Amino acid sequence: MPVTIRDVARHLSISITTVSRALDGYSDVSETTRQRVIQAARELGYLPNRAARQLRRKRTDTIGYILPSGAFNSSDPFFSGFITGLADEAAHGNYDLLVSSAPIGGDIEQQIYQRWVCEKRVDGFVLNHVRQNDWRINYLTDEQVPFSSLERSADTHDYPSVHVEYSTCVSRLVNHLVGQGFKRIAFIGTTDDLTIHTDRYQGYRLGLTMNRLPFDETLVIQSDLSSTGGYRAAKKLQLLPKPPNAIICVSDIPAAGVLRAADDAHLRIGEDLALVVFDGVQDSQRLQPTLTSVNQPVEEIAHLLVRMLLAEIKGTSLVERQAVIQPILRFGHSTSKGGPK
Amino acid sequence: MPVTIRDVARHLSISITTVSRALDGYSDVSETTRQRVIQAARELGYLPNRAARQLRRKRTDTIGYILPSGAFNSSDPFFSGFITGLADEAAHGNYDLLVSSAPIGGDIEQQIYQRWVCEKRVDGFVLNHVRQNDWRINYLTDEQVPFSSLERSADTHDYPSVHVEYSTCVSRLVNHLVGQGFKRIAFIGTTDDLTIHTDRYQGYRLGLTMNRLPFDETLVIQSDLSSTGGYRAAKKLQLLPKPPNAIICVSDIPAAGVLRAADDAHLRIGEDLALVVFDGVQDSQRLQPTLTSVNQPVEEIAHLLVRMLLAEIKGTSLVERQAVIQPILRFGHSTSKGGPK
DNA sequence: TTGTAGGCGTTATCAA
DNA sequence: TTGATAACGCCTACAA
Repeated sequence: MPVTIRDVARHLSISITTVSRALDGYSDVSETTRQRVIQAARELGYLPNRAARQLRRKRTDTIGYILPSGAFNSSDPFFSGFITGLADEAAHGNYDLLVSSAPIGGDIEQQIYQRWVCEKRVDGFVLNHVRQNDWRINYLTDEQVPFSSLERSADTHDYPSVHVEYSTCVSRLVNHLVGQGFKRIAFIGTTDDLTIHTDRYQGYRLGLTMNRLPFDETLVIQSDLSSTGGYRAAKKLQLLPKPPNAIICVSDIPAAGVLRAADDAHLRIGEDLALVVFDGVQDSQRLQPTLTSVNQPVEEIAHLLVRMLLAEIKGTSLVERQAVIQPILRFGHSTSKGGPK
Repeated sequence: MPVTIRDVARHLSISITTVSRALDGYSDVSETTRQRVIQAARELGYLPNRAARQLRRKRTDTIGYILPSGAFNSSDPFFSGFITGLADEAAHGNYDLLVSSAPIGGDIEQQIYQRWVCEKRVDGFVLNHVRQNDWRINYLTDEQVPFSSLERSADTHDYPSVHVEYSTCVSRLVNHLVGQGFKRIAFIGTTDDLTIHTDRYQGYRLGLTMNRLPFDETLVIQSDLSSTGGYRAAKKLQLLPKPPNAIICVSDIPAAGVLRAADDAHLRIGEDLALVVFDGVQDSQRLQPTLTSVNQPVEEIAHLLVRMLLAEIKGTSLVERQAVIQPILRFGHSTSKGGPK
């Protein structure tokens, strides 16, 4: 039998009004009464029924996040970190996190958003994987449901968002490579034209320009995300009249292929060939040779998104609604001459 | 301004009772009325307010899952797949998933469980990472809150659980190795004595016995989960008077070290040395050489746990409350003679 | 087949 | 400083 506010009131022979206000920290209740109420509530194990509270207060103290559930994601470690971050920061602000999953951009996704909005299931949403002309942006804006998003779509709405600035970071990395004597730098990307890839590629171009290095389009290869794809790309690069001595690779699985190709050609990583990867499936620092990598601070991003969303929900005015986060640059042996293999 | 059941009733000049029952599929409402109600509800975009419904029905149609948030997990792809699976199957049963995260076994974890129970926030829980003598088992049993769990603790309570049977699978794998001519098989494990590791190790021992192979304790090494750990372990094995020609390795990161050590010694993988890994950080099928691996069907496990939990919540009697799932054995080039390197 | 009315557990308004 | 009372939106006896 669940314990309600009535039980606490009866237990102390006072009214439920007083109990409610004592626990909510109102000032118009005497300190002695408050203590007795708090004490009794603890003894009886009373916590306000969430549904009743939601109904009365007209808010849920819950935020929603819908996982993109394309097959390729299901083992992407990004999401474990991301959800952990969302849940932690939400809990920190006394919010709960409601999670569902749906294929990107399909009907089901739309239904879930609409259901949660119409049912008043959540107070706001965190979005990621925003598409160009994303209907969610328009829908939530129209319905006046607060949200924050990782990366932006090509719209003019004004909403809080977090942007990971790969470009600067990658261009700095190019500086580093050049400083280590690696001046012929290749870029292995993917066929995706997500903003995130564009950004990385821009950083590459920017870095070349800043170092007055010529741009050579034969050094840019689009590969798939497999190890074989990386292997093939690396082989192709090796066959060039002037092969590169550094490779920036989109992820660590193709990088495994690059390593294999380097091995075939008896190239020493970090000596004859430098290698850089973007945040991939595994922790590149636990591999030998450790790979220099550019990582998103996933949990920090999630924290920030939640903080922005909560501010939005509470109507707190934010000075900065477009936050920019720098990726983390981790230097490993793969770009430093004189390091271990 | 949210649309409520009253708006729909007013719109059609009928009572809210009729609206409620028409939408809930009661039989005592005329078909014409029902159609009109459904039509009007769609037009107005009406969906029942979730809080009100929860309050009245005394259930939430929500299940809870608390992520273990030790630092080492945050990038573990197990959890993305697991949560996706939970969310999908919950949605399939018209349930939502509430997620929080807490360090394993701490006060915060306890508070969240208690809060969700006392607040009547969820109808039940999915547990994983159960410890021996896990307080959650006793607490939830006492409070009569339904739950299902991945793996069991050493208790005698009767609750639905899923067990992944590594032992049989690993022993079959040993058969396979022997069939391919790899008869001197080493086992690189970790220092963890989780049930899951015990299980794998048991399978190894069982496989040896079944194939009348002698057990040699110098072939069993406890390593950490880094690539260097795997490298060291492999080196140590190579220095034995009779080194192994097959290695079963706890995860794929140390396996990268094993590959490196094999390379140093000019051993060809799949020819001179067979290699098997357990589900690790990345998809071993996307690497070259593809590694033979033993994987948990993570999403399937999650689906099953949710189905079991929902049956428990609804009081549907389950025939099988202790489900057993077989891991997935994927054969790659690393255990087959004559394959590509 | 439909409508009336009470109550789920809280919070908020108002009066004492 | 406290207490009675009216919602919040929905479901469901029970009555018509």
